Amino acid sequence: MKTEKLHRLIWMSRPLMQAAEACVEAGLKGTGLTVRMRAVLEILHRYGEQTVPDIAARLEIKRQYVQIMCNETLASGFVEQRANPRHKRSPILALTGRGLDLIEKIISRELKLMEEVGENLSNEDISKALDVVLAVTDSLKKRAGEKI
Amino acid sequence: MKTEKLHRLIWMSRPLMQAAEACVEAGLKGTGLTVRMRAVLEILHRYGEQTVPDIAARLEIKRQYVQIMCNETLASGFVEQRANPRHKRSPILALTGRGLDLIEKIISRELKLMEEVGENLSNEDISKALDVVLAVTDSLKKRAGEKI
DNA sequence: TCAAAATGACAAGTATAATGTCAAAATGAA
DNA sequence: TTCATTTTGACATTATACTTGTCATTTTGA
Repeated sequence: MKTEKLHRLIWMSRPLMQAAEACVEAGLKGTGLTVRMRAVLEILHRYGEQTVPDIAARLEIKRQYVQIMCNETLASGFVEQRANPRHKRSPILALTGRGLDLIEKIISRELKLMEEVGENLSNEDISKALDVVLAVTDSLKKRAGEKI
Repeated sequence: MKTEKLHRLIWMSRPLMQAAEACVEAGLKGTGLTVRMRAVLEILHRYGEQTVPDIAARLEIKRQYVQIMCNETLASGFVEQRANPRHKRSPILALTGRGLDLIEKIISRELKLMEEVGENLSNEDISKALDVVLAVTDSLKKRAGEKI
């Protein structure tokens, strides 16, 4: 029974993710941003200006794809290149004024959504759920790594 | 703070899903099955023999793609077609003996993994976590639907 | 100094779908 | 029974979100 619930919890990750992504996508309508452009803006907002390989490391996806995401984002004008004193070939990406305004608006809208979603849930329950999910993810990661 | 934890919980869905899928994939090595073929076998095992459109409805993905999945699975010999008295054009798919053996072996292996992963977690915690995740998913689904 | 690593750019491939269309078959209402 | 509608399999196209591989340049670090 414990096992069965754990199984259900784990496989709820897909519908949960899909629902969350649908919400993000819905919140992007009219902004001119795509989901992946938003991801770039969010990283720059949360962790500060940085290079493409830095962003790739944060997102844990290959730099070649992040390069594409970042090039698109650059083209949008919400992000700009700045000279990188540490590496001539790898400019630093930074939010422009418009980019900062936009991502802050988007994030605050998303946080408001979080508040609404959490309305009927206690802090304690959310906290416990997060702990469980973290532990399960960690455990699965280890076991997948072993087997492959 | 509650909001922030909820945010983290929601976005753990991606790494959780990826870790779970990696485990499933690792467990399929040497069986000749792909992840999507396994999905077909699992549905047939859990809900019994049924047609392609039925499977598509269960998986909540378009029948055209499920058709491809099923055709692959048919080619593998783990599933076979049976005449459908209710619809001449739409045969019923059923597990073959080999298919049944294989999916049962895979499921039992995966359940054992569930037990290991749940070792250090209480029934109650898992139960609560599942409730929270179900509630959050439901809430997000509603809100995404409204906005789009 | 020089081999190794990092980076941007580009090409190709893979997995997981959605969408559109067609023809044959099945269904259901008049 | 008929006939419009729906269902189904098959096939084609497109999209998204990646990975992998390669190349030339640049940077680094021993």
